[in-house]
Amino acid sequence: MLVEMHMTTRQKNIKTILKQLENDDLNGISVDCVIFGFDEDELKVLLIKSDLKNYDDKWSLLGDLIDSKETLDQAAYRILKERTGMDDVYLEQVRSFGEVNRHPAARVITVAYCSLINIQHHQLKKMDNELHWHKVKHIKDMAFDHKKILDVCYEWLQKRIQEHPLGFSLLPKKFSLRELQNLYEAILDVKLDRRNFRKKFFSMNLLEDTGEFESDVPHRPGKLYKFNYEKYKKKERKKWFGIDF
Amino acid sequence: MLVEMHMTTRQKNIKTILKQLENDDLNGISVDCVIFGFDEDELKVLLIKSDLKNYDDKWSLLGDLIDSKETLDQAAYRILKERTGMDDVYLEQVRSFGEVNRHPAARVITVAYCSLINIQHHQLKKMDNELHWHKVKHIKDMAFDHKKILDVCYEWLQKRIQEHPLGFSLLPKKFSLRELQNLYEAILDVKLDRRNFRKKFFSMNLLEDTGEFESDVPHRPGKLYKFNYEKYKKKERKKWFGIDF
DNA sequence: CTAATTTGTGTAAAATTTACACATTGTTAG
DNA sequence: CTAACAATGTGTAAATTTTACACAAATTAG
Repeated sequence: MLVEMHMTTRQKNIKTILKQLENDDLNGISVDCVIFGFDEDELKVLLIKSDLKNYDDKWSLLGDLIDSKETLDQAAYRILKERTGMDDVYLEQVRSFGEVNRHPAARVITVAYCSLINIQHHQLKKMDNELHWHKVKHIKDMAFDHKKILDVCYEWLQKRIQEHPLGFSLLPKKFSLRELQNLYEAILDVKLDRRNFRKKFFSMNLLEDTGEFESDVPHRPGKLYKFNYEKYKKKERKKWFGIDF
Repeated sequence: MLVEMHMTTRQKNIKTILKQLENDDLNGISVDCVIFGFDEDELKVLLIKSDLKNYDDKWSLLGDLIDSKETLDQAAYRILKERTGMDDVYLEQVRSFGEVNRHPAARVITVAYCSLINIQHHQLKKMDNELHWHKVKHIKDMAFDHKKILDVCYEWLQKRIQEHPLGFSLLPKKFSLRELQNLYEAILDVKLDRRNFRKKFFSMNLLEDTGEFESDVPHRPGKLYKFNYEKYKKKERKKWFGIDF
């Protein structure tokens, strides 16, 4: 337990470490980011080509070992910024994965983060032509245990998007209700009634009419809205949701 | 990123480690268990007296550094079994905490687990008279960042208990509906209507009438029920819950 | 036997969710 | 210019779920 650890001297720590080094089973800690985007009415995830031999032709999440001087959140942020160039992104920890042999090179425990970015606003770094957006639905397997991590994060997203206003991070600032509905339908893999969907969102009173309209659509253009985060923050959330399982 | 790590040789790993050792900022990984119990109609948590000087008189969660050969879940289980003597307990990872200075002795990242046990069925190990059950409501501060961890786990529990059948792990196998309602009221800190509460649970069709009754109550005894996990597992869960935030 | 306490039960009103169709706006093709 | 096309925008009735609420029955304590 932690308490025991305090009682130990730094000596003992070093001894332990050296022993672990001999056994080549030192624990490392990494952060892996599941970066979701939404494009062509499909949920996509940003992956990098794994260059580890055993995992030839497989794709990985974007990750890195964490630095001793940064928090988990900071590590996730750093990875995201290094790769996408974006700061000011939605980012949240999902859970940690610690199977003993999940990583072939060493014992590495990883903390998975979920990030949502707007693919349009986003410029992949030119040098990183190993980076690609993949349709989540089509991904079969990945390097390491990354498919498992992706699955967990995707399920997390499906649940989370129904209870918190995350979805907007995947869309342009101004969006039509059709785009919003497509987003929900794609992520949740359901068909929704258009009228009821609108009614629901309007009744929340969190969408702001921009007065603008879609352009370049081959049909009647829809109104563009933006999400009012201020109102959302001020809104008093009801404490009691109700038992249901 | 992980990928870079594969490219590095074991040499480089060792070098990095040794450098970290010099700087005394090696990352350690621990698991901390928030062990909840329910007694006297109150939610309680099992804590241990911290014996680190700086944290005199403060209480800690039960935790330990993880071993190189065990998964996170296994580590949590080990801690729980060592301390409470119970296996076969509800246990779930909540999230990880990685503030740089959260631990005074070293950089330690911890993975928090939430556990629910039935206080009656549970025998604290005799030697551990440093262990005590505390009313969650009354806890003001704790050692390290453990109050923060507790808060996160408590909120997690409040949400989780409404959507999954966890609560039963805190109760005896056979319980009255009054006990169940008290549990929900205590954890969620709300008052619930008795009739509607019953209606709700009966309509789920997951409570089994044992035919037995409470005893030793100074009033009309209530029926005892047990929760049918088999039925729950078989039950098809509705996919769509509905947008609400 | 009486008072006190808690269990067990149903119904009506309110709120929410669901199902569903047609006129409007703008584009494209001829 | 017009007709065909495609998507937007809107309301209402039915079904379901949630809420509010009161009294008789069982048991213990005195």
